[in-house]
Amino acid sequence: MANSRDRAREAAATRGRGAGAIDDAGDAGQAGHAGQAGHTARAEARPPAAPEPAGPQAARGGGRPASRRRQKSAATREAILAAALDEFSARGYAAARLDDVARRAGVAKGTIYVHFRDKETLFEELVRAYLGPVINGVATAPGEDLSVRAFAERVVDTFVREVLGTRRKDVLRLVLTEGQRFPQLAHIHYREVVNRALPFVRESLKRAYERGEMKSDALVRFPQLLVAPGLMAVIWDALFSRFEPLDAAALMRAHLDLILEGEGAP
Amino acid sequence: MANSRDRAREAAATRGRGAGAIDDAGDAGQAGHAGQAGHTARAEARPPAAPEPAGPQAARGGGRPASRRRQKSAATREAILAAALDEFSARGYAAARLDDVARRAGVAKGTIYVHFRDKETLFEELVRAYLGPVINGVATAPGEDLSVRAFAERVVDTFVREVLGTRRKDVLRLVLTEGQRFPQLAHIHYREVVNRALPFVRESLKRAYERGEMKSDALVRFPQLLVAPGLMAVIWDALFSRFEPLDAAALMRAHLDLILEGEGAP
DNA sequence: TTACACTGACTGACCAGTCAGTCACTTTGG
DNA sequence: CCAAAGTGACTGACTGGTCAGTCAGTGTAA
Repeated sequence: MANSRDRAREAAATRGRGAGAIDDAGDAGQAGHAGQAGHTARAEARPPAAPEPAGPQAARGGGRPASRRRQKSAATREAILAAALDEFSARGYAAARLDDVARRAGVAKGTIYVHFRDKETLFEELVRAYLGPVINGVATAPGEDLSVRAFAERVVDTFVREVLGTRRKDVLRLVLTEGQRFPQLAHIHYREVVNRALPFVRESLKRAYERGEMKSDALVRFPQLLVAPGLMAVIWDALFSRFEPLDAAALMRAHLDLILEGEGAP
Repeated sequence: MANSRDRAREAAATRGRGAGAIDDAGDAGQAGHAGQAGHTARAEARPPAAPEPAGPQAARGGGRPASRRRQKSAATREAILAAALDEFSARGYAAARLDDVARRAGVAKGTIYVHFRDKETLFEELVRAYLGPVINGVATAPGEDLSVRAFAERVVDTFVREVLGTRRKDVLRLVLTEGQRFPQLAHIHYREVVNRALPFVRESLKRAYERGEMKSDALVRFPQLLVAPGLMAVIWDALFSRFEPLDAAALMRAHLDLILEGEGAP
């Protein structure tokens, strides 16, 4: 948002908040490649890594019949989200044009508004769709009372595999770079990701600290320190990889090395 | 840049590159509060922390006479840069309006174009003006063969004091969040900041490592790890300080604590 | 007088969002 | 089983507000 065209609508848009977003009518299942070519281009079936944007409340209201029409509609929604990720990542939110998103998704511009209230909602739904699944994974992780080393390795490995190794890193980067201008988005991300992951990490490390496994309580006070290099890597990649590529996985291993020097063995 | 209005000009703009930017005609001395109120508002004399945007090649061509007119012109340039920092920080590059920058600086919009070729150049000059000085400080730092602890503390303290403690943190944040869309800017920042600071840190730490002061060579291979939490703090502040303020200085101290556990004493 | 910083109304491109219309599919009821 | 009626996803030309950049004109220091 933030050009005044958007500002103008903001008051109106605010009314629609509070309860979940208006337009996740679709249950947005497994993408499924259901749609055959319509009468336009249609989404070039992006080959690598299906988005798996399983909506937060899938199958709401008791699961509608999933007719061919509904399947195709869900596929269209997926295509738009994937295209939006491409465009937003490449140009940034403000400079991305919905005309381009539509073209890339193989639909007409109006179709975007069938599935999403406006540009900002599209952005929010994009973040939810891609980052939602991981979140549920994080808080559910068992990992009761592993050694510091084992625990830290697990957290870092998960981060490397599930975020840095997928398109989610692009979504994360969008959150980091655009979040300031979308208080709504920053709030969601804080509530759903940060405020679930950090306390979890903090508690686990606290127990380890009390078991005497660590000399410093730094990680207990600032669990952020565990992933900080990961966030830096996401940004480095966008800014400097042309000049000096950064092996994020190696970076994270070195980081673990550094902060676990001598602490509890695997 | 990056909406097609800008893209359209891009080809033309490219011609102007290569040699230093066209419009740093001013030597942009010490800001000096020279300008008294003109016939409009005039820059509300922002009180805290004068920008000190001493241009890279100050006094080019042998120092022009610094008449009253030139002083006022330089002050106007400063005011525009300061206003641009405010607006870009608050709204992001794309959504910031030059009308607002002009109003905040107390000048007419046209005046901006007297001092800067276009919006993008204004942004680049802004970064140069604020981040340039530190850079020269970094590479000149003596610090030959301190202990790891002393050295790391010095680097981190400098970062906390000179960046996190000033408006430069806002400029740094702009680089981190907008850099991807400004290859030019990312390149400058890599060349002038990253590629000067990192090798310096790396070399110093390498010597310390060879002296046997550190168990792990992680910091030698990835000197980025030293400041990664600082970058995270800059972003955290913009996104989450409302929900959970982060004491960046304490974070950095904890970080040092963590990575220097037991290594060479001060 | 000259030169130059500065002014601000104006232009043209641009793009989010709209809406009347189309058409493929689904449902109904014969 | 098959039309006819109904539904809603989809289309794309169009509108209106926005804003970067321009330029003829003004005032003042040199």
